[in-house]
Amino acid sequence: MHTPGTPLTEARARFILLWSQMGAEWGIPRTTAQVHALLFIVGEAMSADDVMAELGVSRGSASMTLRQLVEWNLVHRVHRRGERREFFEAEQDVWKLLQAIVALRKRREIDPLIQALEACRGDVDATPDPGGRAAPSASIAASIAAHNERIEALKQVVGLIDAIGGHVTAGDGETLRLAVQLLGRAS
Amino acid sequence: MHTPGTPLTEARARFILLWSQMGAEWGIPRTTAQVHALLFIVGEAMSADDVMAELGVSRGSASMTLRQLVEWNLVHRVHRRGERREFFEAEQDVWKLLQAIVALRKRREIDPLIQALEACRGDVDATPDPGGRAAPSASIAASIAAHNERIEALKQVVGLIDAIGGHVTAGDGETLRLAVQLLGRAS
DNA sequence: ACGATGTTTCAGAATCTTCTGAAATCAGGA
DNA sequence: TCCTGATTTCAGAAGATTCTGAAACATCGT
Repeated sequence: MHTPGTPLTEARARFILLWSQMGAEWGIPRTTAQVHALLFIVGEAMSADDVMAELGVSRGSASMTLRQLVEWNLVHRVHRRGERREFFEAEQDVWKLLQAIVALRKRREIDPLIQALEACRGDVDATPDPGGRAAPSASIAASIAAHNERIEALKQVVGLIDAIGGHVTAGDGETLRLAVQLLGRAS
Repeated sequence: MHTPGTPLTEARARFILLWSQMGAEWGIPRTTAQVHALLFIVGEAMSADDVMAELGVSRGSASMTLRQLVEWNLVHRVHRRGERREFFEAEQDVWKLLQAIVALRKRREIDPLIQALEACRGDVDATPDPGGRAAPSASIAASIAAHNERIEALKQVVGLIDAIGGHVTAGDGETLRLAVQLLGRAS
């Protein structure tokens, strides 16, 4: 028989569970998502020990996870006067939250992807033809051209996503909402 | 000494590797991403056996993976007359590709998330107070209100993402590119 | 300098995900 | 109907990721 807790506690638990499930779909470790959810929904600064106790995770996990969340700008370190240990507080402005996430993924995934796509082109001049026989086959050249076009097209799409990410990162919430309205009108 | 292969083959291999790495970051199984990359970059229909041979994966993997890619609309089944076995061909229009991916994630992650966030609200009326003592504490009510505001704010952000996804899914490539220009101007 | 308190690290354990391969299933063709 | 070749399924193996816990490391106050 596990204690039901207050309605608020239960609502928090539901949210933490939901957020960790979402995180899983996004490749974010369960504990990381749980810790962020907890800090966000509680809304006030907690110590590492509080987090450990609340979620039942190990000290190591809590430490690693908090460090990462701080690194990602989703959580801020807070010092309390008269307290020696550190406290952690989740960013409460959901627009900043979105921006932090978008900026992170753009920087870590999109930008390098565009870079790497360059290296996936096939070089038409570097024909193999080890025998030295002429006519390196027009069809091979055509294949390489088609290949490069595909890479190019992909790069454009990724570039577009990058641009959207850039705008999200740049503006504030109000601007973004407005932009979406425009987007709707353009369709 | 492994054979170097033609420049085209090598460029393809680079792309397949890149795409599978990207997939990993997005929570897509390595094999799935590899198969899609292969079909996309080769540009023509292949049989399951071709895929197996080309990537060195098991029959089971190839089957499961192709089924999934077809389900996601990233790959189409192709029947050739006089051939009994099926062939598979990747969608070559990169805009359709983007739309398929966005539609998938919107349907499977964003929409349910919005739904689930509703259930994370705390009900102010359902105060615990098992002793029946009056004054269910104004501070508890305030906490619940704050909780609900946080949930609400999150819902708005997720709703915005949903809206963007909806527009991407709806329009064509040209429209989208235009919209991003507008977005840039609005910032 | 030392002890007390709080934090980080990391090797191995636990867990979860993905892949394999062979057997079951299915779909024509004779 | 039976045979043949293609496809699907799924239990267990292989592999990758994440978590734990205890030891090492800081930092501060005395």
